[in-house]
Amino acid sequence: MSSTEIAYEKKEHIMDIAEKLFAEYGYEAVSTRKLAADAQVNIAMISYYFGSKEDLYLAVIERRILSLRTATHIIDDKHMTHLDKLLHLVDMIIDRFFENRLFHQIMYREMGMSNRSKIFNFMMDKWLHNFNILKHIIEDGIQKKVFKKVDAGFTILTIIGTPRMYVQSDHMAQKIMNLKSLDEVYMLEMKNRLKNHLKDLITNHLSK
Amino acid sequence: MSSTEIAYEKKEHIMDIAEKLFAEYGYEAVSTRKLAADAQVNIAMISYYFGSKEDLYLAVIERRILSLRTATHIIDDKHMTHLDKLLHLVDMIIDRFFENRLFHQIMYREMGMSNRSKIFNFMMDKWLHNFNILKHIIEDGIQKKVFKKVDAGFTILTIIGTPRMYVQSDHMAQKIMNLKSLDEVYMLEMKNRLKNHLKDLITNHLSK
DNA sequence: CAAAATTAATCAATCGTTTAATTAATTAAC
DNA sequence: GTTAATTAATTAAACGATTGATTAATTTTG
Repeated sequence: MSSTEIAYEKKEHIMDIAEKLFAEYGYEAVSTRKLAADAQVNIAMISYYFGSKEDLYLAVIERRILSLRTATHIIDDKHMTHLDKLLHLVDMIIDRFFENRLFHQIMYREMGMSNRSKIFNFMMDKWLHNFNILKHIIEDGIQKKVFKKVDAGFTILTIIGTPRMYVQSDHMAQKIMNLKSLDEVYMLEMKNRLKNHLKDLITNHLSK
Repeated sequence: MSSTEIAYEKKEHIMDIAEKLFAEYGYEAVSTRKLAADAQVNIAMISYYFGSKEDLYLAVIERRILSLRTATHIIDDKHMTHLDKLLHLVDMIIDRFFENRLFHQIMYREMGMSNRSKIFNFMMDKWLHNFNILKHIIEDGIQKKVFKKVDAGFTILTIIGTPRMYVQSDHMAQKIMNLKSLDEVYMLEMKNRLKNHLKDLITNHLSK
C-alpha cells in the first residue's frame, strides 16, 4: 500500500467521521477538536488536508453530490409508461435516501437555512433538475390524459417529503413505527414498506 | 402602561427576534451578540431575563408548544365519519404549520439532531400523542373496513412530511412551485393548494 | 537526504456569561 | 405632594473558556 493510498484513506476516514458528526449535531455544534478526537487524528490535520473546517464540510458534501447521477436511461425509455417511469424513480429516490442517510440529513437541514455558500446553490440546482424531471413526467402524463389532473408541484413534495420525514427524523419515525432497534434487517424492511406505501399512494393519486 | 407590561413586551420582543434567528441560522450559529444587536438590547439582558442563551432557546420553544392544543372535539365527535375526522385534522395540521413556520423549522431541525435536552422529549411526547391519534383513526377505519388496508405509520409520515417539506424548505419549495414572491396572498394560495392536495391524496389513498 | 506527515504548543478572535456602576421606576415615609 | 429609600432595568467593560487556525519542531516515508 502506497503512502498516497494511506493519505487517501486517512482523508476519507476524517470525512466519514465528519459526515457522521455534522449530520448528528450540525455544522456549528461540531468543534474541530471533537472532530479530531473522534477521528483520532491531530487537529492540525484538518487544515493540512482540507484547508479549513468549512472546506472539510464542503468536501464531505461534494463527495456525495458527485455520486448523484441522473436516471436518463429511465426518463428516455420509450417503452415505459408514465406511471412506470415515476415508480422507478420513486424506487431510486428511496434507495438514495437510505444509502446516504447522513448526507441527506445534512443537506436538507442546510436547505432549511439561509443560503450558506456557493456549493448549496450548486446542490440546489442539481436537485431542482431532478425535481423538474419528476414534474415534467407528471405534467406530461396529465396533458396526455393518462394521469388525473393533480397538483404536480405538491405531488413532488409528497414524494420527497415522505422518505425525508422517515430518514431525517430517526428517533421520531422510530417511535411512530414502534420500532425497537435500528439494525440492518429492520432498515431493509422499513425501506420496502416505505417503497410500497409511496408507490401505492402515487399510483392511486395519479390513476384515473 | 405599567413597568411589568413593558418588561413583558421587551421579553416577548427578544423572543420574537430569537425565534427568527434560530429558525434561520440554527441555535449554535446565532451568537448572543448578534441576537442582542438585532433585538436592539444589551447583551446582558439575555441573562437578565432568561438566565442563559439555552434558556432563551427553550423559552422560545416552550411558548409555542403551550399553544398546541389537542383536537379532542373532533376526535370524540360521534357524528363524523373516519375520513371526515382525518380531513379535519389535516386541515388543522396545515394551519398550524403555516401559523408557526419559524417554530416548526426549529422543532423539526431539532428532531433530526441527537437528543438535546428534556424539553425535546416533552415536545416529542406531545407530538407523538397527536400522531397516535391520527394513527388510531386510520387503524380503526381499517378495522371497521371503511378504509383500505394501508400502512398507517407511513401514511402519517406522508401527512406530516408533505407540509413539513413545504414549510421547512422555503427556498427550495419556492423554486419547485415557480413562485416569485413570498407575500401573504401567495402564502394563502399555497396553503389552500397544499390542503387540497393532501386531502385529495389521503381520500384516494384510504377510500376503497 | 528531501518531502510528506504528524505533533504539541500557541495564536488571535469570538464565545456565553458576569460584574460593578449607573439610571429609571416604584414604594414608603412624612 | 415631596422626598427618601428600595427595587428594577440598563449599561459598558471585562471574565475565563473555547473556537478555528497556525506555527515551528519532529517523525516518518520514499
